Amino acid sequence: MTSVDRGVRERDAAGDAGSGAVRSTAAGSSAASGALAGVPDAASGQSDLAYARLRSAVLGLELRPGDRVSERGLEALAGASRTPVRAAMVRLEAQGLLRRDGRGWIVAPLDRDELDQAAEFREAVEGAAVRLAVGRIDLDELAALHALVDGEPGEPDELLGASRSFHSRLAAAGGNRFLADAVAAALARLERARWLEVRTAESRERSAAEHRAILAAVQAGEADEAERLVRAHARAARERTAAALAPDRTRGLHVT
Amino acid sequence: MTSVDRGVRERDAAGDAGSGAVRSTAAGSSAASGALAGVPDAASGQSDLAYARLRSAVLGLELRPGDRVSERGLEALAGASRTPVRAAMVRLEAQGLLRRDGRGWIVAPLDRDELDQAAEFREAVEGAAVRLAVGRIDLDELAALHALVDGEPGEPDELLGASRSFHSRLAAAGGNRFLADAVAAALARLERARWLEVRTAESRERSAAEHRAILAAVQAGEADEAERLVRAHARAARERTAAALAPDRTRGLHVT
DNA sequence: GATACCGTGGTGGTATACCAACTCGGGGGT
DNA sequence: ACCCCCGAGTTGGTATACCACCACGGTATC
Repeated sequence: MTSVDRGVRERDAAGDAGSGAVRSTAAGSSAASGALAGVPDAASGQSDLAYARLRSAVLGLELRPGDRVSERGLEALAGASRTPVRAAMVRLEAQGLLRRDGRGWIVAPLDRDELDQAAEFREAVEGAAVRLAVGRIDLDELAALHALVDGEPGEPDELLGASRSFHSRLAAAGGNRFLADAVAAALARLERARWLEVRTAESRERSAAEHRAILAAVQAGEADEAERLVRAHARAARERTAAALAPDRTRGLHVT
Repeated sequence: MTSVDRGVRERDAAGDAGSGAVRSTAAGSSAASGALAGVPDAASGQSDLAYARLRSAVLGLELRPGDRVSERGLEALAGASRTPVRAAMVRLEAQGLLRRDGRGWIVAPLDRDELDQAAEFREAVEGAAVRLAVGRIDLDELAALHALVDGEPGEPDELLGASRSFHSRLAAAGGNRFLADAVAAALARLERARWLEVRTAESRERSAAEHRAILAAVQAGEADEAERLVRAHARAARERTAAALAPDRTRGLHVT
């Protein structure tokens, strides 16, 4: 089961020594976090730092689905000691990115059935959110979304980020933060599987075209059409991703 | 503000003494906790016990919305020391029942706008979940739901529990655990406000009638009708609750 | 050679010690 | 009379010590 011990990265200030030490507390995410937009955030204390690093490691497949992880083994990766690491793990567990396995922890496995359910969930909540966004969205936000969909780049990871931003911001424009959070949570659940997707220029263009169509419908104030397009997009994205989860294309990743 | 210090209950084994000591691990709660009966209990470790007790205290308005709470002050109420209390608080924060206030903690305030959004969210996810339940639900579950709606009792707290069970189980019958969890989460968010609702026999009967109508539509396989009824029920429930949040009826509770 | 046993190392669970930052109130200054 | 300042107490944040439990591996026994 490839027990992950990852002594890889070392603690930032290894010496650090006794408890008190310097420890800057910091003002909080500050500039950096705002700039990163969709990304988890930089965060302030050791606890948020650990959370951000671990979340990033899980979503980026650096910690592979199904891997066993231990609190002490993650101290190095998280750059913090057990207490904040543990707090971060509890938060990640609530998001479904980590899971308890008996008394221990594992990185949440990729499970086809669960991914299907997450996609179904996404369809429902994003459809509802976008329906609300129609008529509520303001011109500034419309312009920002246009910039996102028109300028979608070619790099796979940039595409992932841009796509995530588009969907998150569009959902947030609905004005209901529960729906917006649910959309973000669903996207996070689906994100790891998308890394496996072979992103051909064709599928990239298809996705971008769907984004543009959705935005056009929102701008035109056509609620029914916008919701229909969003739901169709969610289903299409799931199908594209599902193909990448075919047994021979999982790149050595364990998929249930 | 009414800073909650609650020295009220004392830790189970006050003396306890040094670290090692006896401390039976396992059973945790042991005799003493079991004796407390009514208390949430049930859980295994100190951490789950603390979580259950604190969650119950928040949902039951024992800890009032807006109250400032401290980790050390909650040790007594939770029956555990800071570490498990803290873990429980992190979980409750993820559920929106606790909130950070500067460096400290407060019980999530009741906010009309937020309750409206939660109700809107509930409408979307429960509608979707029930739509899925139509055709998927099996006879045993149908029978169980019938037992719940037909026998709904008069006691306000029992009614609350029965209603919660009905909606949760119906949503779960849809087979999508994300939707089911979302419904449960939304209900939890709305639950505290329902305590303020003056539950007249009339509104009680109206709610029960709506439940029966929903179940009938589900049983009849009418997906559109079932979803429509569920959404209408969610809106109606929100309106009934909202009336109870009128400034003169909040029973001294702080509502934003 | 197979099997039962026991020690050892590692796991999460918990309690606690210590720290920096904050709050708030009293005392001394103007 | 007012205001400022400073100190005691409290808060969350963090690191760490210790526990019981468990999985694993070597060894001794049959």
